[in-house]
Amino acid sequence: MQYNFNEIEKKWQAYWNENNSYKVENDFSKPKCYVLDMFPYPSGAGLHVGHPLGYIASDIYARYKRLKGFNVLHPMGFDAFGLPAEQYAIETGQHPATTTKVNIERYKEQLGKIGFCYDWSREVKTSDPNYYKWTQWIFLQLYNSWYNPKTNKAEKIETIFDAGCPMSDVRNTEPDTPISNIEHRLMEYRLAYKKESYVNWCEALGTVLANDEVVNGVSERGGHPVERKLMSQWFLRITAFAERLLMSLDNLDFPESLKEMQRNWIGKSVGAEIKFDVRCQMSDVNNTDKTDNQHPSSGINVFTTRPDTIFGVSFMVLAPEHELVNLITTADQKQAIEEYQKFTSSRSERERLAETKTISGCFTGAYAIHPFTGKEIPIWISEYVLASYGTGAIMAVPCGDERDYAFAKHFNIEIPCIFKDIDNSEKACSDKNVIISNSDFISDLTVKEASKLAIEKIEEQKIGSRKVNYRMRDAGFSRQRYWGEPFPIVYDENGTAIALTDKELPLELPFLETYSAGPNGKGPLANATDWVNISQSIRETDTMPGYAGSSWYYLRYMDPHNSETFCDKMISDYWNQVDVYVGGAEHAVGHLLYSRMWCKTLHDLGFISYDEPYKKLINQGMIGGSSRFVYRIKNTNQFVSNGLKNNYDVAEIHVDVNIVDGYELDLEAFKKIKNNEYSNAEFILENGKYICGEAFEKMSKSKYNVVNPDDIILQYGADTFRMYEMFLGPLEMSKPWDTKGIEGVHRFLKKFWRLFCDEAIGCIVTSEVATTEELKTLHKHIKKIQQDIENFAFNTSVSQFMIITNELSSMHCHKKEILEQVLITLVPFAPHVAEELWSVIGNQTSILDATFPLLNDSLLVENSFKYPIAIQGKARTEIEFALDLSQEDIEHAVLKNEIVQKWMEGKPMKKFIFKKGMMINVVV
RNA sequence: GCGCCUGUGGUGAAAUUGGUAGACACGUCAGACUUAGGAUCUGAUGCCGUGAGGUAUGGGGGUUCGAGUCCCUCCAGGCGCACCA
Repeated sequence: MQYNFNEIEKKWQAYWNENNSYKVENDFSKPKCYVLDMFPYPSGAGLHVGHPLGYIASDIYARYKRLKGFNVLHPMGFDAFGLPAEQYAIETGQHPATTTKVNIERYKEQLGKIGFCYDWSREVKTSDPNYYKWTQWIFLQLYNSWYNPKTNKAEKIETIFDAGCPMSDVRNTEPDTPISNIEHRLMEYRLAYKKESYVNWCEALGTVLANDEVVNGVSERGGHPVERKLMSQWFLRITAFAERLLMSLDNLDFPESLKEMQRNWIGKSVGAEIKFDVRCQMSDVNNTDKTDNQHPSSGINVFTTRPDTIFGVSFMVLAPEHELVNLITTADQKQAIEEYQKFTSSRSERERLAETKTISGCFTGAYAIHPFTGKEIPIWISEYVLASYGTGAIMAVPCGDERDYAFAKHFNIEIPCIFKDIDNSEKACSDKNVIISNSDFISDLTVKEASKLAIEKIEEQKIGSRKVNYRMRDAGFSRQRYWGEPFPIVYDENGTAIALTDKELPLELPFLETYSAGPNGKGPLANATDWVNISQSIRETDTMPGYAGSSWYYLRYMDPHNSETFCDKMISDYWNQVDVYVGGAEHAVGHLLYSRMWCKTLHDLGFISYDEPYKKLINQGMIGGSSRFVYRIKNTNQFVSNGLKNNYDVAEIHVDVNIVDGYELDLEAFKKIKNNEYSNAEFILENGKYICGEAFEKMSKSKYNVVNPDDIILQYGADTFRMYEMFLGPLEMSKPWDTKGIEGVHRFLKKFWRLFCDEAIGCIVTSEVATTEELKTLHKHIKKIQQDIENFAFNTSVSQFMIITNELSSMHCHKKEILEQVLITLVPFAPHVAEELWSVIGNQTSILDATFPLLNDSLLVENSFKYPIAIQGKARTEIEFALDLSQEDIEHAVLKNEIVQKWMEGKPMKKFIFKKGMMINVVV
């Protein structure tokens, strides 16, 4: 009986399928555990060996919990809507519905081969109308809610009319207010709202993108240029939740780096908002047609984190787009200002980012009045002040801020010094450990004291107040694309948005053969006129972004077929929060923040009982590719081996890692690639071999470094594959894939197999009674595996399996009493071989329903310990003592020891350091 | 620039609370069994040294009887944010 993994794996995968072995019931009587993977979007490329890393880890944990008696929810589904799916369909000239279906099939086939314990009866697909019906429904909950700052909760929009709420006046004083006016005002409060504003428009993708989908001024997807465009768009009011999203991070078991990313993204800063009056120039400003809040004399609001530096202000800067710029600019500066505005608006986001060091700006001709000194402060505009942050205006303190300093130097503006004993002639001082000086009533105070006092004074004079500012912006929720959830919104003849009723859901995405952009920057749905135009109203033609469906999918798995509600409350109370969520760090500020916000909203509205979706989050590392290169001597057909390449002028060419054994190129295979492109290649070898160069890069087709798990599984089996991926190193660590080490894990599984089976004889497991020593070995193993799994330290648990296998082999232990227990501990890691051997030793039932062995700590108690003896901190020898021996007896014995005496060199002992079961140190 | 993380053999990496650094593997070397082996088994393997021994966790300093682990500082790499007032 040989370890025939291919046969075994096929057999048991079929068995598990037929017997619905992974079906999970909502059995409220059992303790639950919810183990979730971030579901993939089904790309056309299929899985490479990097993808399953996290899935294997969560599978191990889920199986372990099941063996421990938990009812484990471990589902899988597909994030099938969205830009990537649509882009792939366009690239391959197919319909996204088709490609999505095909790709999902392919994914499921590949996942199936690895032997995951998913309950496929709970599969969700975000593009399925039965699913997105509820995505639309939740959108409507967001639409019909507002954030009540008093209760600090999302509430039904109706409560906004209650006494004391922002729109209480509507009902009480203006009963006849036209509905469209009320609607218009409500849009300023709804958690999902439509608003005209500057958005990230990507021409190449033909859509608006959310801030987290724009990286370094280009689209995350495809790297296309992104420009700022004024458009009417749907947004999610995630900023309302900023403080809660920030505060509750502290209690979540997320990686520190990820929490830090979210904190940075939310970007809380505490300071003050201060109003500076503007000196009114009657000759330049026509006062009569200005409304109050635009009137320049109402002043300029600035946000600062350093109110203590208020006496250091020597100029002000507005963002070029600031709405007051045109009002305050004097006649003689008008032309210069307009030119500067034109210059800045012509520059793309990317250009602006690329030249952050260049100083540019323009004087408006206007002056603000310092609230305390009454001094006139020139008002400038400059790119370095962003319209989208704070108030879009700053009070510039050149002595305390590097950018203000550089700006002042460049334009020759005064740099007043307000820090005691600090020289500002060369640079600004942003250090907060300083004493303020030259600052009237806050002189001689620390930064902290001065800030406090300055704010008090500012509030007293009613020119500003303490203020918390967040960097995070509301999330763009409109996409001018086809492949997404349609908005359940129509517009009446006045253009007022009207929500569909629950009964009208799902609003199905119409099937469009072609799905090119619609007219006037609208999405493809605008072309489907029959669908858009309904009696007296028109439908919204934008669709929702990819993150809509993924923001709540963890809830649908709990109750996937419910047609009455998105998830029954009893059921979501039972499964509750996701106990362990495993996925990549790339979703840190997108998906994870959005789903946290949706969860809080659903909680506030009473639909679920918890306001954080994920209790614990694990970011698995990325498995990178290890690329291989050949070196072609330029303009020849000759390829030179890596060690000799410096002697020639060569071009580096990626070569498929699958035709390289370690570093040695398979010459014959090389000649055959790319339709025999290199069939007459000549090689300059070293030691008779062609050695390739290497580099670690992202795994991708274009770099020929993709390793397909199917190939590995064919050669070594899924169990080896699973254990090897875990053996590579700590789960969270990124590492390159290297097929070489897999032999070690494969050898281990074969050796493990031989504990049970002999090639000639068959099963060799005996019913002999285990010795104490064997039991000790077993329970040491159980303890280690249990600990490691609970700590997600799967690399060391694989080591432990190797250790116990080596130990049992050398003990020639083939006893069922021991092996059966070890076998159960192997189930999470190598379920196929475990199931096979379970039946080999005579079990009729599946090992999946076995019970994880109970640890018996009493077997592990040692009664003696080999004490390492150190003299002056250096270990010199070992002496074994009983653990219950007194320190005096041990001290006495140690000092009598020859080796100890030798190293003490006759010097008297100063100190004898002794702790039970640890190293003994003799100090002389 | 700011924030977070990581630096240990030829390689991937171990090392609960500070307590024998390098577990477990890969690779390499030597050997056994074999017609053969990319099967299996045994042994060796951080570095220097024949040896006793010395020395070693990115560099330097510190705390301690004792530091990979704690503190300070510098260096290198990775990730994230980036004109954020």
